[in-house]
Amino acid sequence: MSLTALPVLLRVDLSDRVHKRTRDAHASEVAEDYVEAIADTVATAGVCRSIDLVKQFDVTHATVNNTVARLQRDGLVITKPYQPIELTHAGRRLANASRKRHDVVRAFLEAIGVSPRTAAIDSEGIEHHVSKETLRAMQRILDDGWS
Amino acid sequence: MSLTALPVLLRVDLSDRVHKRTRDAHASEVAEDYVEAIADTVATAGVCRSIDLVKQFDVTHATVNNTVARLQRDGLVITKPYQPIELTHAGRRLANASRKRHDVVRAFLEAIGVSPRTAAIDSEGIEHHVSKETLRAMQRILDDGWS
DNA sequence: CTTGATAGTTAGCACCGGCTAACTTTCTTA
DNA sequence: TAAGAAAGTTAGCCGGTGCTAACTATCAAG
Repeated sequence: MSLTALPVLLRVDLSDRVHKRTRDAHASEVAEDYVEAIADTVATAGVCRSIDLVKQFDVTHATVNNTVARLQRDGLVITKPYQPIELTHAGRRLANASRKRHDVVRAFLEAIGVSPRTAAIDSEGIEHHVSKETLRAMQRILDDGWS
Repeated sequence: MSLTALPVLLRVDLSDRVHKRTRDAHASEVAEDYVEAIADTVATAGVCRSIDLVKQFDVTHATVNNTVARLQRDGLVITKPYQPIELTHAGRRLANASRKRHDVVRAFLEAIGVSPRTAAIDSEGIEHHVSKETLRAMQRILDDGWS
């Protein structure tokens, strides 16, 4: 475990309460997945409703409700009963950063010969653990080739 | 989330109960980290005791106790009160596979220019999400270069 | 306008993986 | 060998992320 397990984007925020590591790490990954999905849905469908997340994550309404409530508590989304889910500034920032990392990782995996399907699957899990440095290394290779 | 989040080595075992995904996925990652650490400790120190895991993961004795109890319940380790922790066959298999993936991922990250320190950190998080196909792609590049 | 389907909420449960506190066992060493 | 330190256990707590079941709200059709 160690700091290792913390999704990179949130490491700084959590650095002052080093314990509760895994719990927080896992929570952060879920948060990143959710804001990313919310941003995507808003981009493609105009708004994001619970049902969209139910479908994307294949969990129940109740679970989405719980999770979204936590996101709201943590200042990442705003939502009122029976209303669409909107991202806050912080939520949008997190979503953009996650999306970017996700895209770089997926493109990189494809660049090293992984099939698009597998690249899509693996990149979802991997993205949460890629540091700035590793992301730069991947980006460099995407830009410049293996030179 | 989706199947994506499942550590690759255990995906098959879980495929018949597709729900409880994230919970199981997270549990599996912890299991992999523990059996890997146990195997390492046995290799270097002869036996593995709780205290070794306490130090490696920086958690309390109580937490190690709980986790090891789950590993025993799941058939990965055997341990009796006040006795060292031993891996079962299944535990050893999982540890070996995890170790191998971990090593390939770390070596690969270094090969693309990531510093050893960062490669060590990132590979710990990433390894759980690397499929056979992606692992092969990394291995191929380690063997053959970028050709 | 009512009715039924779809969407959302709430309450209550379970498991995981953290923790502290209090205890017991084992080891070391004076 | 007795005492103190180190290691291990147990009980009980919390939060996160799942679930089901039962309820309420909203929306589309007829």
